[in-house]
Amino acid sequence: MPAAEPTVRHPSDLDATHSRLLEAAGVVFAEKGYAGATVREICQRAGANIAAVNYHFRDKQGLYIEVLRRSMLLAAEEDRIDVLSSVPPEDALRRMVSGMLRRMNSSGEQGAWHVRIMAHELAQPTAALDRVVQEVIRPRYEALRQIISRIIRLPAEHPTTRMCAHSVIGQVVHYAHARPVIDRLWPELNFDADQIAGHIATFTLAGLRAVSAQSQP
Amino acid sequence: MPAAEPTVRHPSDLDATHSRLLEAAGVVFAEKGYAGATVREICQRAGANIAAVNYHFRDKQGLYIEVLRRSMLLAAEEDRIDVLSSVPPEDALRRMVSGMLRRMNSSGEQGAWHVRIMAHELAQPTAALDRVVQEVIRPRYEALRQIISRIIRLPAEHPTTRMCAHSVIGQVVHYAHARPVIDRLWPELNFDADQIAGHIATFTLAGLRAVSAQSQP
DNA sequence: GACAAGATAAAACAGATGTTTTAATCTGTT
DNA sequence: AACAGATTAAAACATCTGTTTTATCTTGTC
Repeated sequence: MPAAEPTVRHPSDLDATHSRLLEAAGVVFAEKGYAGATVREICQRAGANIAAVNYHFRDKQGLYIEVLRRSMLLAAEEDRIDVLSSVPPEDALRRMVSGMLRRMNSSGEQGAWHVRIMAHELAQPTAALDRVVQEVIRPRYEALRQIISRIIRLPAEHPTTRMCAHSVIGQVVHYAHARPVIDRLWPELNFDADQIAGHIATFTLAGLRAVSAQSQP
Repeated sequence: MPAAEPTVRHPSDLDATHSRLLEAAGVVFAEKGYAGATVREICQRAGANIAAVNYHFRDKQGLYIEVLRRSMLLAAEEDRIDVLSSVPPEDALRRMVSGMLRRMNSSGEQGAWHVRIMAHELAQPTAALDRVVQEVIRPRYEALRQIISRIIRLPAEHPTTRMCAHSVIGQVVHYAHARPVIDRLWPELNFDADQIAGHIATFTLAGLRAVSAQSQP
């Protein structure tokens, strides 16, 4: 009789079928997307039987949701959001840009797999996107807006503040999302996170000053 | 005996099966991606028989490639690239940003469908991406770099120039690619292309001046 | 009207996919 | 050792997929 809900596992059985399935599913889902991925490929890559995905997770979608949930927790663990009122907002911004860029592009050989899954979610949102936005993206969005708010001296809810936040995020995520295009347009680029982060930071800080000056002359 | 290659059609039979298939395929591919889309749904939406896609286009992939080719031509028709050495580069940049933003987000109710197809291509590139990059993206990328080059007084091939171009493109396409997330983070946003374009332009011009000053003090 | 080529329609095909069933195996407990 | 529950394995299932086949219909031409 299969368990309706997978049992809580100890850290000892990290290579158990359950965990191997999650790991393999992350790779395959990131590469092929939800529709393109097949449970057979996932199971083969995990060295598990076809029925395993149905036994450990209800079905293919159950596995996908769990993969997404784990990738969220992973991303949330990797960085601590610190608005840190003590440190100058310019430095906080620099640190945040650098962290985002490094996290999105370093781990793994061609972009972190949770970023690639996110790209699929953006192309064709599933029900899981709501949770991802609420639990991992929104807190960071609000933290960024607070930092920017202190720099340009406008409320965090002001449309200008929001557009500035989008300008920052857009610059950063572009290197992750548009990677296939960038690789074709600029093959010589050997990704240097520090260099790019530096560019985005000075570019952005100047932009913020200009927007601030325009809004309150 | 089916024609190996579809016959050249007059503008009169615009509602012929051939055209209706292309139109329906554009919508479905944009929504579901290549793997997620089914020829049955496309044919049903086009009011055509299942065998039609095989008769008019070799197979599913043939239809997809043709859809992509048309969307490229469409996008290429909509804007004329003018580096226009006569007009000040700042104005050229403003015009380019505004054009990109409008083109990506206005036509259609929730983002142009060729942008959504592009999102799928970025998430899971197919062989067709190479052509799209070469024929429609690269020319615009180079034009943008030339404009920026004149503003920051650095060669168009300089890494700094390229990163600046990425900063501009990143800001613009973010409003198209991350739309599902933005809608959830900022539901009150009623997309005003002019306002956003204005913000990106002033933000960017300030950033460019800062980068320029830093590179040649 | 007759003919031929183009276009559509209905049905069937082979293969793949997610899922289920049934039996075998492992693991810890008494 | 024996039992019970958890886990794996193999096979089969029903469905959906892209594609092909075959026949029917339309259209323009002589």
